[in-house]
Amino acid sequence: MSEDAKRGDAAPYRLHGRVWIDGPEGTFLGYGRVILLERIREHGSISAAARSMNMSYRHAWDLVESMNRQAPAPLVVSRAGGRGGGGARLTEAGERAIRLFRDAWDAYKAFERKYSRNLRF
Amino acid sequence: MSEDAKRGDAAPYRLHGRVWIDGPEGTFLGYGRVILLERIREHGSISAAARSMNMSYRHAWDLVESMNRQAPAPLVVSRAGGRGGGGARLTEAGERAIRLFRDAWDAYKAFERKYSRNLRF
DNA sequence: CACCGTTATGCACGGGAATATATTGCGCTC
DNA sequence: GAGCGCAATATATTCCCGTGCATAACGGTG
Repeated sequence: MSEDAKRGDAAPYRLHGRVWIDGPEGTFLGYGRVILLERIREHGSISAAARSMNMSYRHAWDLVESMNRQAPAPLVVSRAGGRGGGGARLTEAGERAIRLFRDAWDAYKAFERKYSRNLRF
Repeated sequence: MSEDAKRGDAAPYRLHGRVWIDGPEGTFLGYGRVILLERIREHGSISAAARSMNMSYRHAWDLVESMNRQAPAPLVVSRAGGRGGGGARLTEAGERAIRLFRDAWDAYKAFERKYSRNLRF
């Protein structure tokens, strides 16, 4: 394809970015962390959530630990043993954390789209 | 006055992010890349620019190469040999690239500050 | 024409992050 | 009380990115 033939393509340059919500230790909430929270809510365990998104259990557990430490109240509570081996569930604070980040994410995406629209080099 | 304000603490949670301008191959301009362009303009060579920001020449060269490939016209032109061994200088397209990213960066930062201001968990 | 510092390029090495693997404890169920 | 699946934790391995090093070409200058 020639350079000229690209005229009908999407804008050659666009703005792209990532946002996080920082807490006392650094990153508190990010896109991946929030997906993880939603998967925990959906699957009822950290390990099933991690599997569902091709993430190692170790990494998922570290992330949950990091979020719980930084929040005023745990976002995820877990129990080992019992029916099904145990599990984890999202708390009300966890639900609020998801909304907090989703809102920020949506606001950022709106900014990104708006800015990309009139980006000319 | 709130308890937090009395203690002089910063807001516990704040929005934080990074932005890039993507081109045909992926990342075209980013914060580090633009600093590099400015240092090239300032020092007149890729190697001096790299040294000034503690970046390996190899990496700096790769970044310049990536930017030049993706831009309609080279942002940096260089010559080997001659007085001082050679050098590199910023083109007019390079100047425009700096402004393009700085503008996007400033707009993002404004968004970030505004959003962080009413971020409550 | 030898010297110098830079551009240009390949490749090996190292550090940090994520992944993979291994082990133990837990508590409900059968 | 044996078995199951998950939490929790330690250790080893892999992967990626940037660095570091080595080399060659270049072209003004003394």
